[in-house]
Amino acid sequence: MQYWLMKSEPDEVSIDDLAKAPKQTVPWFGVRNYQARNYMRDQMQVGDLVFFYHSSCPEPGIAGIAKVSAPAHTDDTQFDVKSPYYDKASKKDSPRWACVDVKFVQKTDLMSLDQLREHKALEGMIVLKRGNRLSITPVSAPEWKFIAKKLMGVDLAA
DNA sequence: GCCAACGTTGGC
DNA sequence: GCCAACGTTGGC
Repeated sequence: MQYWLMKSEPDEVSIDDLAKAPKQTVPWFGVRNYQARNYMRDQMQVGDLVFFYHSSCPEPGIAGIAKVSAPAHTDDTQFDVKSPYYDKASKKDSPRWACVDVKFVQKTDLMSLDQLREHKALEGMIVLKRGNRLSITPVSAPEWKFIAKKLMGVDLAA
């Protein structure tokens, strides 16, 4: 069981879109970076928990929680000529790109990038590192617990 | 829309 | 296998 942070552009798939999706589940299509693909293909397991992060938007930050609901499988968009994720170099008999399925768990108050940066406990987070562009990054158990506690709200903890 | 950072491509 | 050029990411 591991923890992850997955970036999505809310214009494409937001936490609300995930909540409204059939079975509240979407395939995490469109990853075209080998390291991120390898995380999905080699390390992610069903049941792993995910911070759903909104990127490239007015308020970047963690917007909710999801979980991995299916192991890595072929990303169909690589063969779709009309998709922005089409990859003409990918062969049907040896697909280059894979993705897991992700299922909605809950929406949370946004924990913004600025807020994430405020906490010493989170300074090691990969997503906060200068120049980081990886769309999928592992989250340590202490980081997960720290953030989850904030997201669940001070009121509930009191 | 800018641009720093960094991954990928392709010529050699 | 080096590395310059190019393309993409993503915060601002």
